[in-house]
Amino acid sequence: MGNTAHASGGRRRATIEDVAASAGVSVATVSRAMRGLPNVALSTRERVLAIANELSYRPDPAAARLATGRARAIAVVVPLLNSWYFSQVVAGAEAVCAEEGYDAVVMGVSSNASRRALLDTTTSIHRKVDGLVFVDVALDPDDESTLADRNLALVSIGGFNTHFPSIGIDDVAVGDIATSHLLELGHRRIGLIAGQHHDPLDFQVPVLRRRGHLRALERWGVAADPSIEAAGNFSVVGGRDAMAAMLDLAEPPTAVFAMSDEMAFGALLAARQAGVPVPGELSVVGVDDHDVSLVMGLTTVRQTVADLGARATRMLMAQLNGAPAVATREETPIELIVRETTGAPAAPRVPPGHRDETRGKP
Amino acid sequence: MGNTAHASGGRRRATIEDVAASAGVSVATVSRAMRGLPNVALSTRERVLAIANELSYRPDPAAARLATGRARAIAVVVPLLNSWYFSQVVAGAEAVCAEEGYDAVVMGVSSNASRRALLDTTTSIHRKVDGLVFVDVALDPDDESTLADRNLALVSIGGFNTHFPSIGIDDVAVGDIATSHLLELGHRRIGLIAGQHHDPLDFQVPVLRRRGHLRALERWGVAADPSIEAAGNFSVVGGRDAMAAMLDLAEPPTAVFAMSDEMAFGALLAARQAGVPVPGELSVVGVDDHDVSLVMGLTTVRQTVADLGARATRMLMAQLNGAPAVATREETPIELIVRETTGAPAAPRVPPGHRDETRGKP
DNA sequence: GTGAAAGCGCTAACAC
DNA sequence: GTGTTAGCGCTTTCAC
Repeated sequence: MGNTAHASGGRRRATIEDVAASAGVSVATVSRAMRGLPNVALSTRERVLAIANELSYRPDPAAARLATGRARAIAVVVPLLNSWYFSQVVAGAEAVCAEEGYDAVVMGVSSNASRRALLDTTTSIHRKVDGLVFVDVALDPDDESTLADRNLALVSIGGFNTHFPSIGIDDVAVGDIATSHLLELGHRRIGLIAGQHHDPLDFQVPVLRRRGHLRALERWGVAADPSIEAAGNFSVVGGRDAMAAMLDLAEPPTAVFAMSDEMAFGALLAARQAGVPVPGELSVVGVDDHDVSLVMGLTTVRQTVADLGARATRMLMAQLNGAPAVATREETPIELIVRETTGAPAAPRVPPGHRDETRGKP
Repeated sequence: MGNTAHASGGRRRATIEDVAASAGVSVATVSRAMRGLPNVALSTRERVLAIANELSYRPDPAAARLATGRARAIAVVVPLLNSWYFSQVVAGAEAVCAEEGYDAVVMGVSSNASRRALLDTTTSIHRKVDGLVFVDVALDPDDESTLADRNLALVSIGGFNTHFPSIGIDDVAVGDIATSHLLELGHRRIGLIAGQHHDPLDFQVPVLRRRGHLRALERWGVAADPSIEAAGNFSVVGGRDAMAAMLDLAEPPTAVFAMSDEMAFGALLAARQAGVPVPGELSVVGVDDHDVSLVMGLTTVRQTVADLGARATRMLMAQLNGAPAVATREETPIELIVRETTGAPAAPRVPPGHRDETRGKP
C-alpha cells in the first residue's frame, strides 16, 4: 500500500470520499460539483462546496492526472536560464500559465546531451506535462514525431518546425537591418560577434542573423572578412573577449554587429578598456533591446521578447484545447532603434598626404 | 473509465504490466528492477531492463506520485521573473533540480493577492510539489505552519522564517557598506533609491538595506534627509525616474545608494540625461554585481546570486531526504566592488571666497 | 528473490 | 440530477 507519507505533520488530508460522506452524496457528485460541471443541482453544489471548504479539501492533482491523462502543466525548454532573453521569455510564459491554471516547469538544456536526455530518458517529459514550449532549441523532425506520438503539444520560439506551430522574428532581416545601418553610416569594415561555436545546439538564430549580415554586405559590394568574425557565446564576457581580439588586429573593424545586446555590452567594455572611443572609432549595434540598452545608449534591433513567450504559450494552450497542430509560423515585428553607439566612421588615421578613396556609398 | 486521451497519435504506451508480461515476471519485480532496489536477481534485472528499453517503457510519473505521495518536483516562488536577480536564482535552482532528477516549477507571485492564492486556493501547490523555495517572498508563521501541515518542505532565500531554514545575505550590512563607502569618499548628502512602495509584498530586503544605510549615516553623524529618498521598484526605469526627481531638487545629492544594480543603471541614465557627470558630480553605488555592472563600471556590493539559488535548493533536497526542518540561517558573503561610478564629491559650487567646512571625516 | 493483491484519490461511463 | 463502479499505472506490504 502506498501511503506512508503522512507520518510527519498534521492529520490525514481530506479526500473526495470524506467530502462525499459529509455531504451525503456520492464521490461522483462531489467531483462534478468541484469542477463546475453543469449537471449538478444548485443546492447540492453549494452544500458540497461549503463542506469541501470546511474540510479544506483540495483535489489531489496526481490522482486527477492519472485519471484524466492531463497534467495541467507545460514545460518551457530553454538553452540557459541566466540570460536576459530567456528569462524574459520564461516570464511571459509563466504569466500565461498562471492565468490558465497551468504549471510552468522550466528545463534547461545547455547541451546537446541534455536535449537528447530530455527527449529520451526515463526521467523525461513523458506524462509530466501536456505540452512544451521550445525556446531556440533545435528539433529535428524525428524529435517532433516522437513528441507527437507521446501525445504532447508543442510550440517553438525561434526555429521553424515541420509539424507544429512556431513563432519568432525574421532573423535574416535582423542581421540585414543591423549591418545595413552600419553600411549606410559609411562603414566598410564591419566585424561580427556571433553565437557560440563550441557547443553547437545547432540552433538557427546565429546562422540566420549571419546570413542577413552577409546579404547586406554583398548588396553593398563589400567583401566579408572572416578575420573579423568571432564567437561571443551570447554573453557579456564572450562579447568582450571577441571584441578585444578584433581590436588587437592590425586592421580592426570600424564597426561591429553583435548578435545580442549582451554581447554588444561586452564589445563596449572591450572598446573602453582598449581606449577606443564609441562611436568615434567604433560603432556597435546589438539585438534585443535589453532593459539596460537604453542606459548604455546602445543602438539595437528591438524585438518584443516577453511577448514572444506569452504568445507562444497561448498558441500551446490553443492546441491543448483541441486546436489542430499545424506548422504555422507567426512572425513578430522588429525595429531598428538608433541610439548613441553608432555613427559615421572616423576619418582614416593615415599619414597626411595619403588618402583612402575606398570609402563611400556603393 | 479514465483514459480516452490516446485517441490521437500513436499506439498505446507500454505500461508496467506490458513489461512484466513480456519478461515473464510480476509487476512488482519490474517496479523493483526499474528503481534499482536491492532485492532483485541480477539476471532478472537485466532482462527486465532490456525489455523495458525495447518497449520504450517509461514509468508514468503521475501514477508514481499517486502511489508514493512524492512528486519529485519543487516550486520556485519569485515575486517577478523578469529581473536579473530572480532569473539568476531560478537558474541556480533549476541546475540543482536537474542534477537530482526533480522538476522545477516556477511561480510568480507579483502581488499579495497571488501569494495568498498560492497558499490557499484549490489550484494551489498541494501535492503538486514536495517542497518550495521562496525567494524574497514574505511568509508569516501561519503560512509556514500551513505548509508544514501539508507536509511540504520549505527553504527561503532572503527573509528569515521561524520553522524552516533560510539563506541570504546580511542586508543591513549591504546598506551600511554601500553608504559607508560614499561617506568615506567625503559625501555628506547621500540619496537613497529604495524598493517599491506601491505593492507591498512586505518583503524585508528594502527595509533592511535602508536600515544599514541609516546606520552608516548615523555613525558618521550625518542626518538623513527624506527628500532624497525615493522608490525605484528595482527596475531600470524606476531607478531613472527616482534619480531624475532627485536631480531636479534645489539641493540634489552628491551621491546615491541604489538598492540594486538595475536601479543604479537607471540612476546613471538619469544623470547622463541631466548632463550630470559621474562620478564628477554624482557618485552611484548599487547592489548585486549584475553581469552588466562590469561594463558600466558600476561600483556595487556584490552577492553571489546564482549560488544562492543552488544552495537553497540543495538545502531543500536535504529536507526532502529526511533532514529535519529547523530554522537555521546561512549567510553568504558580500563584497564591495569599487569601480568608476564613485569618487570624491566635487568641490562645492559656491562663489569664490566662500568655504564649506562641513566636509571631512567625523 | 519473487508474486498477489490492496490501495493511492481521482474521473468517466453507464444506469437509474 | 445522482449513484455505482471500473479503471488510470504505479508502489508496497505480506506471503512464500
